[in-house]
Amino acid sequence: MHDLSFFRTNFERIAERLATRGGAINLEGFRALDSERRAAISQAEQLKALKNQHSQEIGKLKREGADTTERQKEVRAATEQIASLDERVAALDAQFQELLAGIPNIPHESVPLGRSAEDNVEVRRVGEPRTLDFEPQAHWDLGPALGILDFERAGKITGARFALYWGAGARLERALVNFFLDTHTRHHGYTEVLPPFMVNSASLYGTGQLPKFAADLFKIEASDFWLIPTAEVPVTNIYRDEVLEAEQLPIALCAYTPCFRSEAGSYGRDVRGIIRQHQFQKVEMVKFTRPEQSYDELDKLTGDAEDLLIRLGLPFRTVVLCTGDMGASSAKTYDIEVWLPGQNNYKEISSCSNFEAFQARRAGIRFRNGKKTEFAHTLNGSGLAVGRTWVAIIENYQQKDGSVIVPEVLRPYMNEEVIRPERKL
RNA sequence: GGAGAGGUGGCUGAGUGGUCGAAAGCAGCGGUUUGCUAAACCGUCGUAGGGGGAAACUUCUACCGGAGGUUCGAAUCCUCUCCUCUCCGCCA
Repeated sequence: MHDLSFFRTNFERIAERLATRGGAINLEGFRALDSERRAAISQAEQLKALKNQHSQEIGKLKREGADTTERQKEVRAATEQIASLDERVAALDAQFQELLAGIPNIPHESVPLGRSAEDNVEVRRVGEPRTLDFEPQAHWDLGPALGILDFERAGKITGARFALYWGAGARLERALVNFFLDTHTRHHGYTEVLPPFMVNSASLYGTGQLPKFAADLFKIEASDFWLIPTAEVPVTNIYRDEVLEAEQLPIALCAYTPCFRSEAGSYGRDVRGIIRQHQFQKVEMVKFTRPEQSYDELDKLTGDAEDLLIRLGLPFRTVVLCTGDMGASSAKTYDIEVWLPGQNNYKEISSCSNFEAFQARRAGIRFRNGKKTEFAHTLNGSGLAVGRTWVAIIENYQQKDGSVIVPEVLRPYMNEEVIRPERKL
């Protein structure tokens, strides 16, 4: 959500910047609708002022014992007129809000111009993919073979795009969660939170999933509760409609949650394995900062996600998304992509974004800056997607005999050095 | 699930139909005093939107959990709803 007056006064410049995102952005209608709306507001408010004035006079007259029947009739008539004007304002306002809500964030000046993922720019590459003297297997073969991953049973219990983890597979997932949270809280300065896994629609509106992306979400029937698609939603909304003190910032939080996504429209993509599931686990980092510090904090946050991969010994590269590939709310996004031998490619495992004040404005997250309150900047990033890290470990640490070496840093959490075939149950 | 109490500005908290955008206190901001700090004192101090103004500012409108309603007029009355607290029941 943009700041209205800023939008008005910087119209041309903003339109130019937004054009770099590609896609049709209806800015032509903006001005016409804006002035129409303002005229309607003005008209309604003039009438209201008159009405208020008359009501006050009636009060005065009544106390003096005068008869006010005529005047009351007049005001009553005005009330009807006001009601119809208000209706018109509301209709225009809704139209206006819809237009405004559909306008994406302005890309930061450092974001490369481009149309699609192909124009993203690699900023660094860390670690070398291991050279294997055998044909690497994909996790969807390795997992079931080891008896740690079960798609048939998950399909029976729930349906497609769900997984059942067994034995060491389940423990590996849990070990990763603990390793991530411990590293963030002990080494990266985050405070751990455990939020609700369901949120109301106001929260989803605050972070921008609603109203546009309802189709991507699961809703609980006969309620206003939705399953969270990411911890970003409950954690960012912790401070919704609050005023923070400047000294509190930056605030850095991390949270483990399952995430639920309908994956509508992704039919045929990543159908094999656990890369794209309706439910997956994730540790998310969320920051609230002052405007002038948000880009430093974005770099740190991205580094915190990368640090996990470094500690795990997983090769990755980091790309900065181009203007055409960024999410609508983001001003700048880094994607971290981990090497997957089974697919012979890098695959997104974390997405770290600075939303500047775009979410904060929607969610009313402010801080006191001297005399004034100002919108904070919000940031978030995966640290990391647990399921995809699980895949990366299984595939990168696989051995010729199908067993998987447990990375050093996970051994205290796993209590074993090698994952070998489980007894079939 | 049943019974009751309550939701007011950044915070605490008064206000039961008319001049209440809302007392008072705290915090904040500006100042006086002061060797420094603290205290004291004076002043100032809500948010959003519309109009006017280069600006300081000014004027109007809306907002006392949310949505409706009654009334010439609602923080105040009515209905629904959400949330918090207390007690009972149930439950991991």
